[in-house]
Amino acid sequence: MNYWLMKSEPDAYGIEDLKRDRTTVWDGVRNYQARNFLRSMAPGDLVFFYHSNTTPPGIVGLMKVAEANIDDPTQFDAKNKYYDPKATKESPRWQTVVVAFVEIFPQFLSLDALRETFNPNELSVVRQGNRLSVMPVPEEVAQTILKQAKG
DNA sequence: GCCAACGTTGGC
DNA sequence: GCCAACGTTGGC
Repeated sequence: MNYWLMKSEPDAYGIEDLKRDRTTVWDGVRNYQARNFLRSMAPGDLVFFYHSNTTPPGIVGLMKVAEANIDDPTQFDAKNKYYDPKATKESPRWQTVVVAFVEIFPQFLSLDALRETFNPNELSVVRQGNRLSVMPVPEEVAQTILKQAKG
């Protein structure tokens, strides 16, 4: 079982939306490094939900991989903003996961707080200028986050 | 709203 | 294959 962190802007899709929906397809990732991390996820993996582009940004909750390695349906939809004309059903380019809501943490962990605890090598979301939206979280780091987030 | 970081595109 | 131009992310 592995730990991950994924970003979303709460204005687009936040943890409250996932709580309401219970599960969602994590669609729209169009970065190869992020996609490769998505491809290596397995059912049962735990994913920290990070709110980006908000004040303040930080980790708000936890989700779990329910289904791994599915084709992102938005790549086939010509009306979708994530449509990829180079992708076909026979040779899709973008895979993702279905995630399930687990919890909203009692303690919000702001980016500032994360920076106080971790260096960029431990948790790359604290690296300045980091734009990757999907990243692995080492086991020890994940345990520390869970401890702090649960108060 | 600004701008640093950085991935992608396209001319050569 | 290089790299300038461009577009996007995301913190501030």
